[in-house]
Amino acid sequence: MQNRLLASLPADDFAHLSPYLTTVELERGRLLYDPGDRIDMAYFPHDGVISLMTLMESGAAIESATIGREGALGLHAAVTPRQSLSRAIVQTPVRASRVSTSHLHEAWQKSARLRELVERHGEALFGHALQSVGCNALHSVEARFCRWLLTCHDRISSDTIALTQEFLADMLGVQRTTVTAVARSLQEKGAIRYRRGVVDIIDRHGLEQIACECYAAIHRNYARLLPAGG
Amino acid sequence: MQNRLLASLPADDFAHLSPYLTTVELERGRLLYDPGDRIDMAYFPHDGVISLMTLMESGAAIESATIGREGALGLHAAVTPRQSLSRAIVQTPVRASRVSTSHLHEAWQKSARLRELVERHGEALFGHALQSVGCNALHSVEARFCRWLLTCHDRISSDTIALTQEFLADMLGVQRTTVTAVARSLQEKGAIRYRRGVVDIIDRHGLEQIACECYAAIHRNYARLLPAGG
DNA sequence: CTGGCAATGTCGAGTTCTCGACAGTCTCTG
DNA sequence: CAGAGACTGTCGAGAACTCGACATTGCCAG
Repeated sequence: MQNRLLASLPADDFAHLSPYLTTVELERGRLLYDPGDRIDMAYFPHDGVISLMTLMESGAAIESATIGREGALGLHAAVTPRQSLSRAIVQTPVRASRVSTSHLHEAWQKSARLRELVERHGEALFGHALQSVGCNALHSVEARFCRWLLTCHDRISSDTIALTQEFLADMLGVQRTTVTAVARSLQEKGAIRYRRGVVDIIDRHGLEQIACECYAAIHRNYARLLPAGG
Repeated sequence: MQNRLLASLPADDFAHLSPYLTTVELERGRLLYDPGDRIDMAYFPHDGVISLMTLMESGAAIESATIGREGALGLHAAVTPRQSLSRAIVQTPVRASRVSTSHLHEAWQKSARLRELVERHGEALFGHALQSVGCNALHSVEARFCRWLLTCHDRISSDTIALTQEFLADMLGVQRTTVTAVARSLQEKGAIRYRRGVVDIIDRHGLEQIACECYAAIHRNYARLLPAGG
């Protein structure tokens, strides 16, 4: 059980949920929700990253928050039925525990601890989105690139991240050519190494230097609101 | 009672809150919360606009959502004590009903209708922030300028908005010189007229044409989740 | 009614990113 | 093992915005 939220639940509270949890493996690129979709399942990732993306009419999409083992997708639907506001897409292969929102709702009614967790998680996710607003408006592509890598690195158990520049360009809301330029610059600085569809984190500390404050800010916010985990 | 949330509460539910409501007038520029501040009061605006701004270490700030008569500031603190995640600042003079979060919490415990309202409002505000993420990353300053004016226009009872270009530059996260250029362009198109510290909305429909889809998207989201009001 | 301040106008060099195009290279599949 | 498709490298013109500087104008207080 690597998901921080599930791991933090006392046994009694967890028991309300555990009979209905199923473990699923989600391949990269898998679309979980689109805006307007009814949220019928919640996912607690143990490993990997799910991106929340804001969709524009033009078809452009941009990442507004991410979900990994520190959180859950669709958790707020525990309170009341919900439509998704954004696109939720699997970014790096995810192993997750899944539960239907109806079962989740039942557990939510029974467990005060779970209710508190839902609250805090919602707040942390909101904070994540708020920080993204500022970051996208004010910070350079290079800084955002580094922030993205760090956030991803935190949520998988490897220094190697599988992703294409094209994909990353979408996440960051910029042209692929810009990503190419930034990636090379970072490689020259020795912070990463990359090849076709793969990025290796070489110098995590270096990335932290280049990344904007937003990485730390989001991190602090999660730490304040949610179980730290190990 | 022009605040949509309060107006939508049935008399019984409203009665849990009304003894503790105080009407306040908030002057422009008034700082209500900074990040980390304990939220001890909730504000239900009847008129005017409050901005939520994400603060960066550099001192730069950028608007991530706005609150007017369709919503409330600090409403989520009804559930449990909260720290503010952003700066909340009065953008145009506000008349609001204010209540302490402790009294709000008591009403929240008693009224299912209020609990639902808090939920829905949180969701709408989250949607607002998500849309802002994309808008700041992908859309032109001119489109965002128009969106801002329209959002503001919806929430006050006048075609005249008091604001300086400097202030607006902060909201949009761009240089003042850029705002000056855009303002003149819009004036030449006949959409607005402006003078020292004042913008008049001349052609609202024209502004809607220039504004990005984000205006409509946020509007739809509020309409779906919250009482429409008249 | 005047001095001071706040707000706006304007300029220009510089940077970042866009947008389209095309060539090269890796990898998977049949 | 060959072909197709996906991914990356590179180029260049142009647009958008930054950043600093300074001039001008409106407005308010004394």
